[in-house]
Amino acid sequence: MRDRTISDVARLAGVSAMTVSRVMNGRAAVRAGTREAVLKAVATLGYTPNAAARKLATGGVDRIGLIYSNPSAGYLSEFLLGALEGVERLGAQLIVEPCRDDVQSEQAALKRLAAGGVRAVVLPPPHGESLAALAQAAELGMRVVAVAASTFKSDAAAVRIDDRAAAADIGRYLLGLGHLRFGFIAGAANQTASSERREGFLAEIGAVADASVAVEEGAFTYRSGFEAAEILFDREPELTAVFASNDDMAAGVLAAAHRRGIDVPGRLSVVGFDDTETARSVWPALTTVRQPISQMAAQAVALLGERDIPPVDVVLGHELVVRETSGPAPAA
Amino acid sequence: MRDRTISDVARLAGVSAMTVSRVMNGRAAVRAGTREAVLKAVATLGYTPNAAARKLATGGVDRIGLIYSNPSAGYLSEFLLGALEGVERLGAQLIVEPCRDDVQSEQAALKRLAAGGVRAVVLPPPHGESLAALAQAAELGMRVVAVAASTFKSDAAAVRIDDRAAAADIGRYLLGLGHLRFGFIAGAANQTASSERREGFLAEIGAVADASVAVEEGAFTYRSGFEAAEILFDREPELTAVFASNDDMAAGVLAAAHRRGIDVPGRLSVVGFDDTETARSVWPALTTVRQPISQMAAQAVALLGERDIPPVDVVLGHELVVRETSGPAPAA
DNA sequence: ACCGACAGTGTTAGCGATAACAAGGGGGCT
DNA sequence: AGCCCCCTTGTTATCGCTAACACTGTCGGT
Repeated sequence: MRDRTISDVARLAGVSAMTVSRVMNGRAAVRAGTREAVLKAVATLGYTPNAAARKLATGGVDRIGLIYSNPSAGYLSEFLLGALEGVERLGAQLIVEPCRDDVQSEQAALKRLAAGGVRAVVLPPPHGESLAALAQAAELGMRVVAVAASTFKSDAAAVRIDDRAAAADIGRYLLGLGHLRFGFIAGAANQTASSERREGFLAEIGAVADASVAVEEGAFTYRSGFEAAEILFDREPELTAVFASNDDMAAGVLAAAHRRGIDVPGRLSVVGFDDTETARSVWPALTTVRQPISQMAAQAVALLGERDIPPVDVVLGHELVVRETSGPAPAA
Repeated sequence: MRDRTISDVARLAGVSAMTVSRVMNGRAAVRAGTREAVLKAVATLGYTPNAAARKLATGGVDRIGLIYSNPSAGYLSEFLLGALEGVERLGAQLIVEPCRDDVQSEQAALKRLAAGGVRAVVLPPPHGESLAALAQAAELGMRVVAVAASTFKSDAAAVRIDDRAAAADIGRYLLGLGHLRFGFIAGAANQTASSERREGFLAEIGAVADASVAVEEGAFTYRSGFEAAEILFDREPELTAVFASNDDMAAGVLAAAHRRGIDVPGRLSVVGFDDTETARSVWPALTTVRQPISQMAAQAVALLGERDIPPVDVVLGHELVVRETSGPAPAA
């Protein structure tokens, strides 16, 4: 069965192609009866608009670029899924360019994209906060939307969640479970999200007189979480709860706890952040904060699709996901 | 800077648009001098062909579908990356449809794709081995290429690696390190790759008189690996090496070993399979077999791009990646 | 010399959709 | 009743590219 075209539908519905187009896009007035006839014809023929033709006619955005460097395991796939969905809706094309997390590599990736005719890029973390990348993109005449980056530092459009509030939610949740001795593992220093999470968590805990937090620096990797946990366990044996700034690090904490025979969540509660695949696959499953990664990516792409990108700062909602690694503080 | 069109180039090069088209596609004869002039004009203007227009004109493949269900964390992103690359090269569009790992959900996903005008699908594991999915796709008039599925069961085109040989490689490698007491954790029963890996490994070890293998069933998840390892450790304290049929399960084995204070690789060697992100992020980093996941996906998509898909069985190469979880057998 | 063959190039006509404008038809208003 | 206007719908002209065919000239063979 060949693909049906708009004229096939028009013929069957007894209207012009233009009317069908209007019905499909819903932006102009069409009499209810006509609309129904068209929709019926569409259903009958199983018509799907040809994205290529539509894009050609509207002259919309063409290719949308995406550079990425070593994100945590689950992050990328969710991000890609969202980006793909957005791109699909736009009838555009997604071009993915790998790179490393350093300025040179970032710049090279952007140049490669530009050479490929890409003039709109979505920047997942940590690239959305690289001033160098932002500048380079501007120079190449590329429109940009950053994901999970704050707009404080630049005027680029950004899509993110309220990291500070989310971290505070976790603090509140753990306090509610009776915990008082906390460990906190910070994320990579080059990302605002790291400091936001730190501040949100510390502020929440700090408000309680007899609570305390031991802080270790991490780098958003499993390994850094593991190592930070080892240090924390040595230094502060009193800990009853650890909040790691992302799931991968939380998984590392879990491994370190296992290694020492520390029962989770009996003796220690562990909380992650992101709700990536890792959070679900690890055992016990992680309590974490759900960040709508794919939705954020889709949003970012949708913004790139607009002719002129307003310098917006889109903040999406987050959600505490309680699984198996958190429980009441052990009786002292 | 607006996009340059083929006519801009033609004008600058002093030829017709058609000639530029011929140069760009390289499939018809063009005098060397003319070609150079065109290429120079292309370079000067930074011209990139408009994929939409090209696709519209050639009427090539349109949308390529991809259904997926809960693959291991790192697998999906690599797969997507490869698929994206393939799709991009084809000038087609990738439509991703999530589903669960059961027949009904699979069928529903295929139907949704079909309704969206998709008539070519790539089936990552485990869907490539679902006879029901294959039949359904055929009924919907969709062309199919399965990835990591054997062609034994169906006549669908497939792209895979030689799982048996790869597993045998691991066996040989571990034997070479002096190991004799092995643990093997099998993958999900509904995938040929599982039995292939099992057979390859067991055959290799079985050929050595004084070697033995204890087998546990797993399901390709972190948790199943963890649980299988616990059982193995209880039942066979003599083990010096465990081969888990994928990286996620190997990570579970690592966690179980940590928990019991078993030193890896000092007292126990652990080997995974796939070389996903997990293998690199876990600590210690996993020795595993590199499976060119993204290349396989790209291949599969490329096959879908051809008018008639030959019922081929493409076998790509694999590679043993030695990292930190494997070492010589401890002195008895 | 004349012819056919063929390499190179240009011309024309869409691919499927939408933008922009034109056209028809029914009110509501004076 | 006559006019204007708006609501719906149709027409036409592209969007950027390539297939198919038409055309030009050059070459070798007879």
